[in-house]
Amino acid sequence: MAHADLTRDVAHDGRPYHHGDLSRALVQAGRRILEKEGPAGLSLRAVAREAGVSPAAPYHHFKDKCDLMAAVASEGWQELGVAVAEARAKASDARHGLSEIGVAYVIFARKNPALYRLMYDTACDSEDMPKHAKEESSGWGQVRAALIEVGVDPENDHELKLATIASWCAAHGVAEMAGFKDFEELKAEMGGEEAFIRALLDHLGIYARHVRTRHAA
Amino acid sequence: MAHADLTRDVAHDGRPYHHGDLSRALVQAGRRILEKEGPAGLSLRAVAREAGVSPAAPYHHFKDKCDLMAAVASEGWQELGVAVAEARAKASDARHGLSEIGVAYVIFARKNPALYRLMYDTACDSEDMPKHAKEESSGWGQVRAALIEVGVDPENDHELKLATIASWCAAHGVAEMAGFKDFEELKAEMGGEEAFIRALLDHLGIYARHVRTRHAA
DNA sequence: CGATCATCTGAACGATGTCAAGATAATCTT
DNA sequence: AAGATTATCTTGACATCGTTCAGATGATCG
Repeated sequence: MAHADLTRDVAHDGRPYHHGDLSRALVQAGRRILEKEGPAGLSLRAVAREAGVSPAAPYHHFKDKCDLMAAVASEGWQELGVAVAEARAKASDARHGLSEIGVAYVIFARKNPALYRLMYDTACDSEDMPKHAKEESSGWGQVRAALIEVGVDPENDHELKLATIASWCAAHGVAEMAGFKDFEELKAEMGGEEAFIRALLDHLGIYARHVRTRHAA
Repeated sequence: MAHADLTRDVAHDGRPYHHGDLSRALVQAGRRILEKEGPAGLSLRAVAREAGVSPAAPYHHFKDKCDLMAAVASEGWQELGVAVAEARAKASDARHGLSEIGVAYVIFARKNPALYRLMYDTACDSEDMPKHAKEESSGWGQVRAALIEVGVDPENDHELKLATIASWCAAHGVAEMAGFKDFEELKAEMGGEEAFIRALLDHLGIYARHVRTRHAA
């Protein structure tokens, strides 16, 4: 049974209860449903059903439906964080590191569209950036570090902050836009979605330079 | 009564029925609720209540809840279109026209956050860009025209399309990111949200140039 | 072993999206 | 102008949802 497996590796701080570790099981069930049924099918009751417990059981681990969703989202932000870190580590130089972060971000969002949407919705509802996104180890810190490596003055906090936010805006924008079917043809022409994504992220820089150059002339 | 008013100005193609023009009334009620209660309070029944009809009445005008929401969203896209057009018209030269489009887009989204969210969600659900966004008169067409004015080769469809999409990504990213409370302090330092928005949109170009310049050196 | 406490179940409440059947009023036909 | 037709709205019902509360169940600790 799944019980045993779960009870096993959860010796973290003394919580091998009834079910084993329901809170973790619920979060996993949530992700499973999210992948299979999309955001529409993600109800508290469905999650409880999938985890094999009564509809009221989750309330002993999460105060709300939103609270559960936030937990699922949080897991998502953590995974995004490692995906980004891996991509940066693989890059050959600083400049590529920065752009690989963007690509990894967008690809993660595109591979888990429902999860990414949930992640963002949760962040918006709390009117705060997701806390996992702000930790040094994940997205925010990675971008910050990459920007410094690439030449942004670490002393100029104003500038550094703006550059980080702007990078994030670009990645988020591309992440949500890249899914539209209208672009399928264009993607095919370019040899796949990743090329499309790279071109867009790149363009978000180039195009403005183009404009400025022309204006300066 | 509101009935009479509505029945009056709806002589467009012969539909002064029972209520007057319920479909329009429902869409307006939807927007009112959206502003007042946020997206959470936007239920079919609440909309019907606000419009003064039974919960089943909307089904004679919209096949679904989603269908009604799509109608509300559609109205939003149209308004965004005129806001963008006005901004472009006011700009002194082509380059400013392009950036004013971006600013107008983001400001609209920030002034109607719930509506903008609904607009985007509806678009994502249909897996297609909203049709109103694609029409020549609105967002897409405006950006396209502005890009051509600014120097992008209209013959190079590939490039033009990419540039348009990229602009859109930037605007969307900034629109959704600018609302986080984490940035409040930074906004204040910069003298308000609009300055913050302008800086971000601008940065989305500058920063990449910065990187490229450094790399080329 | 018994008490205590966290955990889960069962049943219930109000609200929601949706549908079918019937009432009502506008439109069309003759 | 009267009857038939069609579109519009209401009523009532159903399944599902989020949430709560009283009680059952099992673990933990004395």
